Amino acid sequence: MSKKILLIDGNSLAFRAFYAMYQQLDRMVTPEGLHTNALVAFNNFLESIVLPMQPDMGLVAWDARSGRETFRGDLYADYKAGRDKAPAEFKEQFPYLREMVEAHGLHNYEQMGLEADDIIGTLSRVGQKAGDQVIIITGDQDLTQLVTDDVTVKLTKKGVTQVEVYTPDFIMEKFGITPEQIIDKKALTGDTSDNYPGVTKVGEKTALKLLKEYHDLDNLYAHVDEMKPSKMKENLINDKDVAYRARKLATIITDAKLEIGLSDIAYNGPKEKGLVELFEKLHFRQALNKLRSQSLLGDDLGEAADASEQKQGDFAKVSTLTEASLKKLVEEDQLAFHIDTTGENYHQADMIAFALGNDKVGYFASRDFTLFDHDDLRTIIESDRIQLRLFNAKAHWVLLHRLGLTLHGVDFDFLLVAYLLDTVGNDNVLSTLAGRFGRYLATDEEIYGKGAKFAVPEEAEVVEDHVGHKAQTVFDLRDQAFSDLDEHEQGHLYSDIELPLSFVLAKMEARGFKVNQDRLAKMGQEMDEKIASLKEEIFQMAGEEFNINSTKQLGTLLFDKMGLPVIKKTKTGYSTAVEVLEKLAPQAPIVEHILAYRQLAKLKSTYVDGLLAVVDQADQKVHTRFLQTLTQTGRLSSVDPNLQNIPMRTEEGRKIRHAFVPSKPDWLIFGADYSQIELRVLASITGDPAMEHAFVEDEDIHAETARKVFGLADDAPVDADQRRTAKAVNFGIVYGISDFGLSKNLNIARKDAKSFIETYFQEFPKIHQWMDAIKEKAHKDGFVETIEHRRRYLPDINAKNFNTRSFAERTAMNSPIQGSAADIIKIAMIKVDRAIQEKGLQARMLVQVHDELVFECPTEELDQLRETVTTVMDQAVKLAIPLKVESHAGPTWYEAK
DNA sequence: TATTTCACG
DNA sequence: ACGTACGTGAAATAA
Repeated sequence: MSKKILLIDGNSLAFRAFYAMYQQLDRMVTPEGLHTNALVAFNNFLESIVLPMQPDMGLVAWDARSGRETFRGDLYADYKAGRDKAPAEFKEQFPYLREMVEAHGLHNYEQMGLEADDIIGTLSRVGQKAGDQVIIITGDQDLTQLVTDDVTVKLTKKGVTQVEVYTPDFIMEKFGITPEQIIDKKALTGDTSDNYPGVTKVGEKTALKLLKEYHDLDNLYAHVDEMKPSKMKENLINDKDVAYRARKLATIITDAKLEIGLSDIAYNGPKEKGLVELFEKLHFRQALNKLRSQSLLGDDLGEAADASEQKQGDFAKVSTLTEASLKKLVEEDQLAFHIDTTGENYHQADMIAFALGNDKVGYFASRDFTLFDHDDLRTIIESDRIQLRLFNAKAHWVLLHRLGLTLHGVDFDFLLVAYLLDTVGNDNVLSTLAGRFGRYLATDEEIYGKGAKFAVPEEAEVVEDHVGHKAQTVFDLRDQAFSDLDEHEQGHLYSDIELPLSFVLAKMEARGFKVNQDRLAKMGQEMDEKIASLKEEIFQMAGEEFNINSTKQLGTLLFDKMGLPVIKKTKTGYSTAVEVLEKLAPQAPIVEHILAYRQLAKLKSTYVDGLLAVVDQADQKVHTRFLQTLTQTGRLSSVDPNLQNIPMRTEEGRKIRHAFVPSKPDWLIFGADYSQIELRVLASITGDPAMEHAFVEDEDIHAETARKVFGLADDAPVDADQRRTAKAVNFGIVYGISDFGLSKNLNIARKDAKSFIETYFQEFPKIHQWMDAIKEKAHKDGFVETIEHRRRYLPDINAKNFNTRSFAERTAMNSPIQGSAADIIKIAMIKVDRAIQEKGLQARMLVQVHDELVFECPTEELDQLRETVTTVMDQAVKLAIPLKVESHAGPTWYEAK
């Protein structure tokens, strides 16, 4: 029988692992002083990529010493020279990497005179001859030359947990060549990372063109004389030796004499004892917890248990759903349910398959969505009697709505719970989040592929197993997740805020916001005319044509050719951001034009073209998705399109809002927003008497702050500049003040900013105390909380690096404020939604923009809606400070603000 | 894919 | 001495 052989390029992956977590280098140090970033990433890689693969053989190949001791070093003295020497922080992790490989049940191998590539090349051919299936995992594209029908190369992209799968077809599609030609491509281009050259001036594009025409290097040189004269032809002729040397360097050995064979590298799964020992030594707390929870899940197999057996035990057999099985399922009172779709945008994605079941009757799946016409299935979805467990209730509500059903009886939304437990590292993917609880599930990418490669597998069984296992995972994780939630005192936040909110949001999304496309298109035309004339003027003034959208070309013009002073740099060159251009404007008239061009280009591309592209032609509406489990603070975010950043601050941009209109004639748009909600939250949670007083008396808070920091009398007039400064200070306080930030914002000296802050803290002492206290709490507990126990962990709070740590401290101050404000408007949304239903209003909530709610309603309902919404928002929560709501209405969103 | 810029709160 | 204001998403360019 054909076996699965896994060959891993240890060096390239370890390197990738080190740099994948390079930013966390500082944070990942054991008490003994050992850095562990590469080890953590490598462990993730082994768990997420290797473990689910369950190969029959597994080997990790390492380079023996340096490249110079291999034949390639003899062939070309500079081979791999100039490579950054591995930092000490990396080298110290090497011995443990090998131990980790062993503990995971894989074999290490290296051999003098060979590189890891050659070991892999040789073994892949051995496996191929034996009729086995070979999978190579590496970060080095060179290895793709080994690809055949039986040999697949998985190349890590971005970090170590995402891979691109190279098959002969894929290579043909991507480069238009065969795997064998990869070597000749390298021969022509050389390799900068291994520091050997190819033919002068030949890069990837040229090389591929040449190979398409001449197929290989030998044939190319056989016909080089027939090429028509060109610089390239000369280069090819001159560099012939270089090319052939490069080809030798790039060719991986496939017939090396190895001291091992396939029989020596059998894989029998991880060794629990070895893993525990290693993880304890490295202080991997999470990994240890994961191991322990797995041991509990496994059938008490004890120390002899290996992961493969446990894995099998984890998942039930998934059966194809039938009417008979539905009959049994509908009698249950607890069921997990899951639908897989072809894309993230559940408003339009196709539904692939669905599954349901529980631990008693088992798990069932189907690709036949006509089953949703069946009464039993409708009952399961729509009845309150059956408590459902899902991953992402909001998405499922919308999908089921598309099928003509209304989701009811949701008890457990694993996505919401996982997000509330810990916002950090949440990618909204079931397999990842399940991993936190020690449950390992195939990823969607493994089943469906991704990008252009996305395809639903032909075999029904593969798909049904996948969705069935998802349902099972969600079913199994409920109790553990809920008990964690209780420990965090987050039961109320989940049951009374986030879960009910998800259905309010689902309805808002499904409803959509009507867009006047003609109006938008007309605005676009006018903008295009202005853009064209601005462009012409700019070219005239510059004396040349260039791409104004290119910061690089613009920088060259302004700073190199025109010699304007460089105010700020980015990591790649000159900054041309607004703040910089505004400073340059008095010196060069062209800059004003560029600013105007930029503004218009932005409006046109993002808000005219961008918006028109996502209007659903069936109903002339945009259907955003509010991401409820993304932000670190508890706010929502909005995508496809983002309705939370429609222009407002400039009149030209604000006109875009004219295109957002009610969905019915004689209806209005109505907007209600909280005034100063974050400062009110701050006053409330710090209990500062001065600030409290200002809000209770409904004073102008920025003017009041100005009187305090400028030492004016209680009723003294405040000039515009003083108010502006005070406003900036208030903003700074909410953001977690720093003198540097304030000085930059106000364009004043840092020491002046510092003295503003000192005065502020003297005048508002309770705020000062709270800021100190919250930072201390963060240092002690590692997290901060909002008024509703929303939690944000701050992994950097004890970092050695000043900047990293300071960032975490500002976050500790800002998150409870921003997050509590988010809590409040979420509560208000649920209550408003209920009030509208109870009063039988036709009005509909459409959008939330952090401190603002937007509705549409019949004209005659406006007064009642205004009364209802403002009262409910006012009274959403009980604070020591009154909340204040302002509202506006009109025929479009433009007037409703 | 990463970086820069800019739209919002 | 260090070099950040907090939280987002989309588009364009460069690589």
